[in-house]
Amino acid sequence: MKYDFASIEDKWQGRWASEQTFRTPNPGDTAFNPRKKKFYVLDMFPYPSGVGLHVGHPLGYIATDIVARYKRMTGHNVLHPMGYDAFGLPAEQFAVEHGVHPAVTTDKNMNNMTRQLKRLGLSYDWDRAIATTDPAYYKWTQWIFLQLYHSYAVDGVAKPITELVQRLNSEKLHVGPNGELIEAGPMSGLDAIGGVPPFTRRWADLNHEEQQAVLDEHRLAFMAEVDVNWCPALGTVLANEEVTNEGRSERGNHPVFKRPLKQWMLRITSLADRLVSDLDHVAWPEPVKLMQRNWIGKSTGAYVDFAVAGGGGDEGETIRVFTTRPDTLFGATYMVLAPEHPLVDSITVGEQYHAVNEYQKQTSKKADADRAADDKSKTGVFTGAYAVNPVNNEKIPIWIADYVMMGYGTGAIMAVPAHDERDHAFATTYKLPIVQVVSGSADHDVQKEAWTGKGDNIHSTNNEVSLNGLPTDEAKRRITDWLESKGLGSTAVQYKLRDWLFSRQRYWGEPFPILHGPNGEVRSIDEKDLPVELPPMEDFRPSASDDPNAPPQPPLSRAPDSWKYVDIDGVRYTREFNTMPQWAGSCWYYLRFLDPHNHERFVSPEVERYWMLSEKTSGGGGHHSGGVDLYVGGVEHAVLHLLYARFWHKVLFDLGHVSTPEPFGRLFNQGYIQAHAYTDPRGVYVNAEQVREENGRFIYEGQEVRQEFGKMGKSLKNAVAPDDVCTEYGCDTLRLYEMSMGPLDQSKTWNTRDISGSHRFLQRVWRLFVDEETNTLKVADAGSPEELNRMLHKTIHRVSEAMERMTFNTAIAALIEFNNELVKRYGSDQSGEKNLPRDCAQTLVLLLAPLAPHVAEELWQRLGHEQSLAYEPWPTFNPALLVENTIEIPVQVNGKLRSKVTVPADADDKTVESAALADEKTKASIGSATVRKVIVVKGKMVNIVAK
RNA sequence: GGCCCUGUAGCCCAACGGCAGAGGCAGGCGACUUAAAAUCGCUCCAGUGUGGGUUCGAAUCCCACCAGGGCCA
Repeated sequence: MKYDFASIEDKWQGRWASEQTFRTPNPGDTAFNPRKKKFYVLDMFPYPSGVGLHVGHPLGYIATDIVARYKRMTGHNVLHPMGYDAFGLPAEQFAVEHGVHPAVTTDKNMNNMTRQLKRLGLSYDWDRAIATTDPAYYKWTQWIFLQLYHSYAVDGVAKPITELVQRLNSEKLHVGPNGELIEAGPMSGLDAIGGVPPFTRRWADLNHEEQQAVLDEHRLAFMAEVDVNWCPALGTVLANEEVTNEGRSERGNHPVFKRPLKQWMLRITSLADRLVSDLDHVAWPEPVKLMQRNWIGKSTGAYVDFAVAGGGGDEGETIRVFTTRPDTLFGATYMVLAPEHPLVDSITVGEQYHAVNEYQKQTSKKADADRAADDKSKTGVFTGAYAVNPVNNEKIPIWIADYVMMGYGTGAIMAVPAHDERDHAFATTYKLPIVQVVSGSADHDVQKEAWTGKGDNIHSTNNEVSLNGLPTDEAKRRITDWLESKGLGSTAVQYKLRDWLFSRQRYWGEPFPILHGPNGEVRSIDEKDLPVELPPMEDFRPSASDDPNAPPQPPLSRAPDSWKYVDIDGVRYTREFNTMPQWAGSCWYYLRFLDPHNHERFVSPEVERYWMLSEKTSGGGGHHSGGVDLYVGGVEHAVLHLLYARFWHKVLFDLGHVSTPEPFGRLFNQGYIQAHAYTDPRGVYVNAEQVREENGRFIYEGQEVRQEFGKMGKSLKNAVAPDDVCTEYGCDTLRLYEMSMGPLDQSKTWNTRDISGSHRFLQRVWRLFVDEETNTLKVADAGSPEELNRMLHKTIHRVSEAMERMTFNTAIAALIEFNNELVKRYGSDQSGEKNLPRDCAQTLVLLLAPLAPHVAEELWQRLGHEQSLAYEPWPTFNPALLVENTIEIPVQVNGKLRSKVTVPADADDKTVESAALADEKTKASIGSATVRKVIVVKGKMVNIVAK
């Protein structure tokens, strides 16, 4: 019988399913073995696309499956689940375009994808499969939202909001004029004067609405009026990533407008500092950590208050700026406000009013990205007003310019053209003075170009403080201290990270567990009333409009009244009509996998502790913050998904719901599979499958096409479906081929032609074991010769090491090599004799099992085993067999290879040295030169330095 | 413009400061075959993108440049 991969793969996929081979018991289950170590290996949550998988998608899934199978064989309890991130715009858009309800299409897509994944023989515990669209799942997404809603942050740590109420009630805190919290106690002098300072109120003196307003100001989930990307044609707000540089929607190319809308926000900025510092404790690729740090964009600097002197507004007005370079304060020659800055209207003098107004209008049409671009020329308008530089009392003009944005810092800057490139460009355009206050290199002229590096301060002195001669870091400290002592400023930390816009005007997402009262008050749904289910709706489309000023009408606003209105104690509440963004469901799915059928909690604490807590979680330093042991996915999720999930996780951690500070202990980014693509003379992509190569030219339907190269996918028409490869070669071959293409973290090229190499290897293994004529096993119950035994142990060593390092390409090479040796010794035997040594045969099968599990199971069974090999112990090697008795050692003369000598493996340096010096070829190479030094690297080589 | 990753045989890739070659593809020759496919055996092929540096010794570490890919502006 030939290697019949189709029936073998069918048979074993059937057995794994019927015997529940990969069902993973939890702590508390009868089958659970608490003596085993745990290993949680996870793939990034896929979105079930309508077009199905191409061979690029399973690359990471195959890798994690190999790790999962290897870890089972090395005695771990392995958690390896899969599920679907099924809410979101693509599903909804697909549904709209096909006129089918998204629930129907996502269901269909999930079924198809499950079928495709099962066909690859992936050892998921399918009993744990989840979908974010299942009410039993999103019940807990809503529950976590309520945790955020009922929390606030103190010093970057989330706490229940009830604790805030307690502190306010017990008068440890008071409320400031703008709703801010003011610490009571000796420091504030509150008690000393026996009362509350002006503008500061006791909690008890506030009425109910005022109290709620104060709490809402501090909740981690809150509503705020913010500028959003409003796309009337799609009837929804869009994330920045969904808007093109031209200010149009990526889908459909509709115009997008900046518009203030009341939205749900999550206060991710309040945990920003820990989101940066805890990156030190996770084993992630450095580039990903860097991208997160850049995205959060922590910068340390100072606030400085500038008094307004003359202009349209009141005297005594101050403008607060944020600067990372307070050391350059003496060089501030003008000031710039963002055009949206609230003080612009009041300070602008009459004759400038029209110009300022025009400029504000123009700015509102620009995208932030455009405004921030360095290469664009700077524009701005003078307000006619002046400010006073607090360090030297000089009057400096106040301008507005679109390169300053309201969203960052305070929306106002002090401009130091001598030491900031953008200020320099602006100053040059408008002929504003450029004053150098930090010494640059000798030949540097700040009139021509800004000096942004460090240096010693110059021209920086007033009657009370001098920075002259101080290096930059010291100058920063000195001036900030002075500002603080004068009440003119303070040290400050700013983040580029903004709070997370968390609502969407769409149907296909999680409803908020929120009610709105008749007077605008917000009320959360009781936990016992969760989930708030999506109402079934015939017309789920967003309401589109051509009018940019039309109010947003989320689809849920058209839901039946029975869903829209809720009566509680005689009051009629209206449900929140927005839904959550797609990120919500993927923020915590890795926790639900731990305990997917739990109806009482989102995850049982005992189960969570077992799977998430790593041995070294509590050990100081290093890379062990616990969490998922191996998380594999594309680098495209480096920032958003991983940042959002870390934020949710930290809040759950602070509130005591999970036991680790980080969700993902180790992250691995797999590379992409790229493929050749072809364009016709018009530049249109043609179906790559039908392109033929003739004499170095590429022909499609008779005409020559151009070969290009890119990420595999629909748009380049170069996708290859895994189903086709499975049909032709089997999934064991596909798995082997994808893993032998190269290192997992690098991008590589798909080449259908190369698949046959992997397939031939499996055929050779098969023929080594099974006589194709008689269908009998060719294995002998005899030991292997010593030389072969050494190779066997070396192979175990090589494959084991490759498994640990996830360099599966080299594991496969080692197995091919070993198999080639076995074929050479025993394969060509035509007599049908049984002579393949059993230990070699069994070990080869076990080593191959994680990579090509179906053929391995089949051969294991033919070797006489009744049980699946999934939990067989991984082969071990004898280190003594890895070293040879005698070894050949290369001899270098002055670093160049000249000869080789054979010595006993355990020879000491002296022996090796004299053997090398005695060698004829070595002598000839040295010639008449004097030997100065001999370097012996034990077991590796000899280098003779001669002159 | 800044940062990150990658450049090894015709192609995909090994080599963790110590003999440049593990494996695969393609090519060539041969065996088997009426023939072909499949299979088996043998075989050809580079001095590591370029230029410096560190070192007894560099594909490997450092610097600059070039090319390709990515992230951020």
